[in-house]
Amino acid sequence: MTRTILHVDMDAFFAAVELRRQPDLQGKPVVVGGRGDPTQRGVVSTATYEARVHGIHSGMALRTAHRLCPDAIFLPVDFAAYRAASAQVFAVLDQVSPVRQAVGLDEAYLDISHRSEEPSHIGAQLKADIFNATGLVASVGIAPNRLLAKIASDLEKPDGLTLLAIADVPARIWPLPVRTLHGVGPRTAERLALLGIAEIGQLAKAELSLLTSEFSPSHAQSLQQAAHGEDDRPVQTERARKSIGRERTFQQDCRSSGRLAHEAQQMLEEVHGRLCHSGLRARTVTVKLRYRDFTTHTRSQSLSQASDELSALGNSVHHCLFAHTLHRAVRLLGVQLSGLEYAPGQSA
DNA sequence: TCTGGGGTCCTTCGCCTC
DNA sequence: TCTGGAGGCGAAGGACCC
Repeated sequence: MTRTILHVDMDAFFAAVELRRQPDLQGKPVVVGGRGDPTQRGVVSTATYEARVHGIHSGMALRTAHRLCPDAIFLPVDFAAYRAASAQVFAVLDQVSPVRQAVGLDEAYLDISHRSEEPSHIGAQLKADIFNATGLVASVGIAPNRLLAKIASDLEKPDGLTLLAIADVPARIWPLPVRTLHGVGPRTAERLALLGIAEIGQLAKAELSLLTSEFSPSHAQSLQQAAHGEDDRPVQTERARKSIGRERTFQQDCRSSGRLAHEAQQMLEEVHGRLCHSGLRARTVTVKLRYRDFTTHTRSQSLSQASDELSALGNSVHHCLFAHTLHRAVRLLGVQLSGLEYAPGQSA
């Protein structure tokens, strides 16, 4: 049976929320990221379109963004404000369909197969409702599956409303770079380029044997299915949390094992608080270190059974931390709990 | 010189057991 | 008793996403 999936993607969401409360910044290059200080370590979370014309994009170091556009206004990330705005948006989405899957704070998939109205009408009405309720602008993509809906919402950003059918794939999707496909990142794109594949159409038409010379058979097949616009993943309304963690990049690299141990314990206590608040226990503890040269190493230890006892988890954190090489300069420390299960008497 | 923090999922490898 | 393969599982790393 044919499905109709709608993907909503808020335009420059963090920056848009900032502009909503500081309207005088409208039309100016605004960069949201880190502590809002381009002399400190941190990356761009979102930039307004006025900043993007200078080449600024998310993931870029704040210092680099500052160099590209010294006049840009840098603001710190304020998750509490974005969560509140996100709740307003999702309240509107819930009026459209109960089958909704959130992706972060600013994106969601809706299965609207059950709705009888024209999908384009539903999309246009949703955009208007979001704007009326929040003052924020969304782009919407509508397609027979999540993969194409996601691509569609991106095609005419900002303020887009795009419908895609499977029949449109050769004309509208195949000329696009492979990076457009959800799941194809820089590394995979680089490996495809080695095979002479830069566009989605080339990927779609490639011999499977060529792809399996570089990728595992399952990966090769999934890449080619994506290139043909095929995707049968359902819109998942509920997903169990798999891990809880906290990590921090030091402003100055740390060489003190004593300080690392202290920071790790503090991180564990914070993560432990969230674990208990969720009524969960964890079986596996992982400690992550990133060194000055950006190489990242993890050490993990599993308990015989899941626990929510701070002392037991703390012993594992200590064990994992000192299994690392601590004499090198450390730029990032992280503590993660996984193998989560509900404590007795608790449930989803 | 620079490269966050929250995650998920997949692959590879070594160890253990049958 | 030895050997080798299959499969499960934990550990580690990597790719990717927002």
